[in-house]
Amino acid sequence: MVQQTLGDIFSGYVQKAGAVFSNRNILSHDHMPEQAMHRDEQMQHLATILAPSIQGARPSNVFLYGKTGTGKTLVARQVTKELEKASDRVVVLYMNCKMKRVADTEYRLFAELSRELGKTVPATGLPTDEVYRIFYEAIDSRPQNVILVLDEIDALVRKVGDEILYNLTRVNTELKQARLSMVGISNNISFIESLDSRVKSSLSEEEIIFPPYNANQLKDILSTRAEKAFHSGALGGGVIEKCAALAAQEHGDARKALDLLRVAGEMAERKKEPTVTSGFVDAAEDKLDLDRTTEVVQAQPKQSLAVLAGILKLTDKGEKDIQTGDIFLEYEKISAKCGLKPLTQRRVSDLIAELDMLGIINAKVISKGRYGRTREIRILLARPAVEKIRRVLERNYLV
DNA sequence: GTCAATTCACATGAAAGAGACCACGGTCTAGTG
DNA sequence: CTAGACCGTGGTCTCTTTCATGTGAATTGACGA
Repeated sequence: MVQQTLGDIFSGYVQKAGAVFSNRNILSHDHMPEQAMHRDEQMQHLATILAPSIQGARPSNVFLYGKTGTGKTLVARQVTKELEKASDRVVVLYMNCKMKRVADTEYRLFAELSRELGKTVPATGLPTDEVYRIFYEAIDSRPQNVILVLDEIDALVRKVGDEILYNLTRVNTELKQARLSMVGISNNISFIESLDSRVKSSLSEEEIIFPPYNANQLKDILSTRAEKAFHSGALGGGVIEKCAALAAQEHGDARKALDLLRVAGEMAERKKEPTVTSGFVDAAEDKLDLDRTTEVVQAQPKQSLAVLAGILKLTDKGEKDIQTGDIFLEYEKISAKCGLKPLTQRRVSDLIAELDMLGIINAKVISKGRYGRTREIRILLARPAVEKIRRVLERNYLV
């Protein structure tokens, strides 16, 4: 009986899946198209910089920057892939530093890199310099040019500090037969300025800037992908234009444009509509916002949620100018009620700062003169998002 | 009225501790021939 | 004799506490016009 219905659902889904999409994966983040559109200049630039590695010379370190979804990763991956094909002396290590549990610490980064080079390294337990040595030997085991691509390099520096980059830039002086060069990718332009000057000069021997896509370019990109992803005629008029325009408003983020298009398609499919209309794009935009916040909130540890619950409670009371101290008092009550070990104010202050970073709340440091210095905290989100958060908190018995 | 000193309520930094996790090597134990 | 269980040691990682220092404008109080 149940199996029957489940079967129906699935088979219905299989049929429906063909209704709008012909290949949904084309629109996903990890899909790498063969051609990066409107990025020829950057590709050529990067290729010329890295080309000497084919002849065994060490290419300059390069720093790529531009906002999210401007094709940095795509260009870097494509160029390095071709490079690897062109010469067997070139080895490319790609590392996304934002991936949790991969590059949180110096140890993990080197362990992961060594693994990529075919060494086995335990997840913990070894002294850090031991891992460093393993990595070093792995590189120097044969004459080769190792190109290390560090994506989201700012995340790495934030967690580990810039000493690691300094060490990496200096590796060459100790290598006997191999060469190491780095490609740093960051979407934070001011990041490079915050680095130690020694690191700064050696890391950004060359720089390539990725300007945001404009609405027309986004439209091209979307059209090309949509052609393969959707059935012909499944997209209503103006849908692509709308996605492109919305994403262009948000610093020309191609990733966002693709998300919009994909989600709009999914929604149409679920509603069993044969065509995606621009109304679905609006709905998709709302949904993307909402999904992001709930996802972020859900991933928070319980203590952080308790702090958030305190903020929510004070907001419900209609209090304006909520301060760190108020939240701490409220938090203490909540944690006592839930049998949570209360943290110190120092820690709570950090948790508040983290919630601010995540964009869930807005915490501005203000000085109230004689009445001290504190954070003024507000909830940023629209009503539906707040309700979703409340549900997450309820599930954790915090409301 | 002007101006420097004071003061508040935290923010922010640095260092260090606790507890969890993991690898590794040594020792013990049970099973096998 | 050997494989596997078990334990202690030494290392990292994350979260947290403790202690110390910093901060910026309202307020205060001295001073001079």
